[in-house]
This record gives sequence, C-alpha cells and structure tokens, in this order.
Amino acid sequence: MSMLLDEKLTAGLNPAQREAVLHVNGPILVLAGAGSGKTRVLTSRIARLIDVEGVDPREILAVTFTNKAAGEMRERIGRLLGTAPAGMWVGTFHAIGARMLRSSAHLVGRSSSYTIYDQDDSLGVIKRLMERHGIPQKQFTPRGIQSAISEAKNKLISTAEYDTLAMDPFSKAVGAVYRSLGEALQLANAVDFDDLLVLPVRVLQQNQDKLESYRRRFRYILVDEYQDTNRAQYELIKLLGGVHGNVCVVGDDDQSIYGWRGADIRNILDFNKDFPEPTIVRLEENYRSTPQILDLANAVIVENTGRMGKTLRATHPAGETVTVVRSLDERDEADFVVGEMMARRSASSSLELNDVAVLYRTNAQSRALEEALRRHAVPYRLVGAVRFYDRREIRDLMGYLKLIANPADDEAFRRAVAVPKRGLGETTIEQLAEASRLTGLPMFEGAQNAEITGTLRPAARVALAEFVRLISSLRERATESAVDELLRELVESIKYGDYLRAEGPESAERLDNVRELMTGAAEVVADELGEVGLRPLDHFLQRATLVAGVDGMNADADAVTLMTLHNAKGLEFPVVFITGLEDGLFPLGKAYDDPKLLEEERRLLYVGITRAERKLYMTYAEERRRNGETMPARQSSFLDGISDRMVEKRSTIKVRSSGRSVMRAGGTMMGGYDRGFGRGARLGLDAEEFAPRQSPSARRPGSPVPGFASAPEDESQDAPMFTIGARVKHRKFGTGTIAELAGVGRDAKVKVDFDDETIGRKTLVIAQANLERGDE
DNA sequence: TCTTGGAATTTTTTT
DNA sequence: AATTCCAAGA
Repeated sequence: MSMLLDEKLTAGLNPAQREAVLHVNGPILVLAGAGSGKTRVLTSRIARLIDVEGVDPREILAVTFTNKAAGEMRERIGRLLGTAPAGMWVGTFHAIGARMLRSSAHLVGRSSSYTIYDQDDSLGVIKRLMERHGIPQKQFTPRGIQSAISEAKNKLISTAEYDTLAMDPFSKAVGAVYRSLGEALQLANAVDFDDLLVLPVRVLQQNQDKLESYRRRFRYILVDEYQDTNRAQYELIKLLGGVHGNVCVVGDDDQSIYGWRGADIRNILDFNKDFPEPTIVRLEENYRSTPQILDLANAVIVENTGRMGKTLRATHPAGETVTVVRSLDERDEADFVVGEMMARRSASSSLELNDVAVLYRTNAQSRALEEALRRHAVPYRLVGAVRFYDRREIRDLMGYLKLIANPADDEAFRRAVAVPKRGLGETTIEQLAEASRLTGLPMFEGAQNAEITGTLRPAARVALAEFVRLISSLRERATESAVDELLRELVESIKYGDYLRAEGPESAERLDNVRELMTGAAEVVADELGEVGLRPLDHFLQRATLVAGVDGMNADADAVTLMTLHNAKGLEFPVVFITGLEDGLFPLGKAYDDPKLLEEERRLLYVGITRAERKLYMTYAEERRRNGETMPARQSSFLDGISDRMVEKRSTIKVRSSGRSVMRAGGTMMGGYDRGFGRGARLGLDAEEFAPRQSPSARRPGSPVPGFASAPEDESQDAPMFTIGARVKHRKFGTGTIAELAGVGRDAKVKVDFDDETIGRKTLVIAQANLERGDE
C-alpha cells in the first residue's frame, strides 16, 4: 500500500522535484522558481513523510503564507492520503504563533483569552500614548512611530535594547512609546500582530521545558515562501528545528517582495549557517507560463544584482506575444482592459471570468477599473482593499465581541461604549481612562467600581451601569452559546439595526454585512471544532483578525479578480493584466532614491508577470489622477528595458478622427456604445483599429501640461508671488518658506517648511490657507 | 454630549 | 475624491 502511494507521489516528477520529495532527514533548501510545481512538491513530501516514512501528522509543522494556502495544503494532503492529516499544524506564522501563545499566555503576562489588536487598534493606543508622553503628532506621525516599533519587534529588538540604541529625538520618542505600548498591551490582556511572533519566541527562549516539548513534538518543519520571513520568524524556526535540523524551506529570492515588512533575504542566503550542510534543490522548470511570458520575466529580473541566479525554463509550447498598451488615462486604461477581456471571451468560449486577473501596484487604482467593469456589467471580485472586517459596522460589533471575550481590552471597550450613542462621551471615557491609569485596572473594571464611577455625572453613571450589565450578561452566554447566536443577541439588545437605519441610505448594505458576519460566525463554529478547549468566541475573533485579503476569495462565482501585485503572490491566471506601469507609480517614486527598493519593485513586477499562464498585458497611461489631481505620466522605466522583439505594442489612441479619443476631447463619454456593449457585442477595440505606435509627445488638444508654471497670466492675477523660497505667514503655523508648488488654479497647493520645527513641512491649499506675505 | 461644516491631509505594499 | 481632524455651536 505504502509503496504504491510512494510511486503515485513521485510519478511524473522531474529529477529535482523528486529529490525534494524523497528527502527525509536534515535541512533542505528548495529554491523554487515561479510555477515550478512547488506546492505539489510540498504536499507530496508531507504525504510521503506520513504514509511512507511513518511520521505522525502531529509531528509536522507547516508554515504557509496565507490561511487560504494552509487550507488548501491540508486539503490536498488529505486527498493524497485518503484521510485528513489529523493533528498536523498548518498555518501562517501569525496563526501558529497565536496558537502557541494560547497555551503559554500566562508566561508573558496574558491569559488564554487574550485578544489581538489589529493595526487600527494599536494605532489608537499609540496616539494616546504619544499624547501622554507629550510627543507632538505634528513632528512624528503616529504611523511613523508605529512602523518603527513594528520594525524593532520584527528584528527582535527589546525595549531595553532599543533605548540604549536611541540617540536621535525620533528614536527616543519611539523608545518611550515602544515601552509603554508593551505595558498597555499587557494590561489589556492583548497582543499586536508582531507580538504573535515575538512573544512565542520569548516563551521558547525563556522556558526550557516549553522549548523541549515543542522540539519533541515537531520533528518535521516546513516553511513556504521562505524568502519573505523576517528575523522573528526565522528565530522561531531556528528554536524549534535547530537541533534535529529536519527543516525544509521553500523559497525564491526573486520573489521577495516584503522587505518593507522586515523580511530579510539573508534568511535564505544564510540558511546554511544555522542549518549546516543543507541539501539544496533548484526547481527551474516552469509548468505554468508560455515561453514568451517567461522570456520577459527573465529579462526583467536579470537587471537585479545580488541574486542567487536562476533562469526559468519553459515546458509549455509557444503561445501569444505579450502586449504592452499605451492609454490616455486611468479611465481609458480601464476601458481597454474590460474591452479586451470581453473581446477575448467572445473569441474563445472557454475563457471564464475566473481566468482573468487585473493587477496593480496600489489599491487606489482599483477604482477606475471597478467603474469600468460595472459600466459594462462584468462581475468582479476585489481582493484586499477594504477588508470585510475593516468596515465600520463590522468593527463596531467586533468591538463588542472582543470586550465580551476579554474584559481587559480597553480598545474594545472604547469602541463598544461609543456606539450606539448612549450619552457616554469623551469626558466620561477619559475619566475612566485616567482612573485605569492610576489603579492599573482595565477600564471595564473601573466602570464596575463604585469608587471610580462615584465621581461621574449621575446620568453618565446610570448609562455606564446599563452598559456594564449588558456586557456582563452577554459574557455569561458566551461560554455556552455559539458565536452567531451571541451576535444575534448582541445586535438585538443594542438595537443595532435601528441604529444603522437611522444612519442613512447605506444602511441596507451595512445590514447585509452584519448578516454576513453572522453567517461567517456560524461557519467558523462548524469547521473548527474544538481546539485546545478554547471558547468558540476566542477562535472566531482570532480568525477574524488574522484573515488576509485572499483568504476570503471564493471561486464559486464567475468573476474577474482585481488585486494588488502583493496579493497575487502564489496565484496564477490564464490571462493577466498588469496596469499602471508608469514611472512614480510602478516603480513608486520613493524607490528611485534607493537601489534596494527599486530592486524590490522589480521583483514585484517579476511576480506579476509570472502569474500569467497564457496571455499577459502590461498597460500604462499618459496621465493619471492621483490624490485628487491629474498628473502627467510616462511609461515605467521597467518597460524601457524591454526589447521591442519581446512584446507587441498597442495604443488605445486612434489615428482616425472618429471614435473614443475624439468623444473624450469633446467631453461626452456616452456615445451609443455603452448600451450596445455587453453581451457578445464587440467593443471597437480590435487590434487593427489601433495605431501601432504613436509619437509619445502627441497630446490631446487643449490639455495642459501640469507641473510647469506655464500660465504666467494666472499667477499675476491670483497668486501674488508664491514662488519657491518665498517667505509666507500662516495664521496658525506662523512663518515659513515655500518649498514646493503644485497644482493649478483652485487646486494650487504649496508645501511650506515652517520655522517652528514641531510643525515642520505642511501642504496647504493656497485658495484656503489664507497665506500672507511673510517677513523678510 | 453630540452635531456641524470647513479645513487639512492623504496613498505603498499586509499578517 | 474621500476620509479624518478640529473648532465652534446646539
């Protein structure tokens, strides 16, 4: 039986894949190029360990990049074995960390019902702490402080270490907030995202018995997307697997795109330091894409220095040429994308919308695409962007649930107590917060303490008592009822439906979301029966906080997928559009200062290109609206490096005088085509209608060239001498020097460096800021 | 305490 | 363009 499975598992593998699958003990590094069958290798390897090598699934720990990938891996292994690999741990680093922490919470000053603060929660805490420390938010942004702390945590730098290293004012501010954030989180029986990695590491470092027991348990460890691990994650793996060394890591240095999140490619390069003499396997045969797509990918990535070096080899026969498309602006680009996919669909009946993905660098770019898709009645799914759990109504209810699960969660307390309005405003809340600071007790406990509430206004005291009663009664039910029932009861007792309806016209959609939340809650209970004796509520909350964008992506509906390039990692689609290939957008402007960043952007493009199986489009626009103003654009420098022989170039701009571009210039978008288009009718976007190539300097008549102060007549009228270097005075910010000018007319803006250093540089709208001429 | 309207600020990517 | 921030008023 086993031998049969062994053969089944390795049948059809190439030699490199086979080597990785058959490897059993000792460290192994699999350098897996895009589309090289890495998932198959991982799942076959695990199935083989269990079935052929007799490893108990409980002894296996597998780390994936998303929860979705974890689910798929478990499922595929189950299918190979014919039975689910019960007891195997599969999940993201964060989910695994959370799980470890549940049973060791007491070792880091938490209880097992701790809650997880998402970024918004922590940001709120950080803002308040900055205030308390007297750090002006004008000078250092809360976000800046937050990311500095996150960076420190991901590098496993403790508060004490940070303090000794902090020399400049910014680091000193960060150090102070870092320290008190830790205290605040502990007091709230909460952890942030980074703590899910840092705290388990600390537990293992400081508790020999825990370390031993986990080491004994996890005899085989696998890590996918290894190039995107950071220091803390690496340390976790080293602690768990460093002794037996049965660690299999799979990654691709060319696909490392999370450097900004602390991922460190050195983890791949230095793997052999902590895991000596690893077997190294390279998977370079690509089973996904056409040679055209792969040639392009190789040509792009070869520009990077410091690679381990790898060239994807195609196994598929030649296919279509990659297409590069120039368009007028983001609307025009979106129209092209939609028109083209519809044209392809009517040409080939087998192409489903599910087969198509549209990728972009920033979430903001989805808007124009969504509008175009809606206009043409093409169903789409948007991955990431505004996550379900980030919606206001969901956040409100999650606040309640968190407070029910964890009475010490002050952030949840603040959210829950504020919505719906119950006559408890800032004053009352701050009084409670102050009391909590003095007594060291969570706010919810303060709210139950007569000595503290005694000083409040009588009206507030009554409202607060009512709130406490509500939460306490729901908390009692939380132990026995399922989460969806609990939610129903909650919504009922706070009359949340009425509250939403009073809000206005969007209430219907919000109510739908609330219902969806309940459905989701019911499902979690159904599919995650009993893990380590936690309440269903704790499970639900953990899952809800750790979901990734792609996790909720269900393929049942036939729809086009829209997402960022980052979210596309690990996915594949027959037809892929990469949009917005413009300088300053992709690569982002920031990346030009730093070759490392530029290389990471290039890897991101590489990831995008290698998502495509059969047909790839890359598009750019000549101007694009960004932050409310239209900016001229030019094609990405990444496209400059691509030889004309590798791609076919097209333009949406017509030569003939009939058609879109003229309609646009005339200001009327709505020709007759909008209605006629849709089911099978072809939009006039056939290749022969495009000018093969047009001089890039061709512009629509009358379009201004922003960025150049081309209108001296404007300046002389409205703007008395706003020039770079001019001195100005603002009624609130005082005097300063103009550093930059942008925009035209009503939208004209200035960036001013104010003399007061705590204010620093500000962007002001000239028409509104009421600037006066400054001193000499 | 809560509502309001105007002003300022914002966009890089995510577990 | 859309959200968030803030001060003043109800």
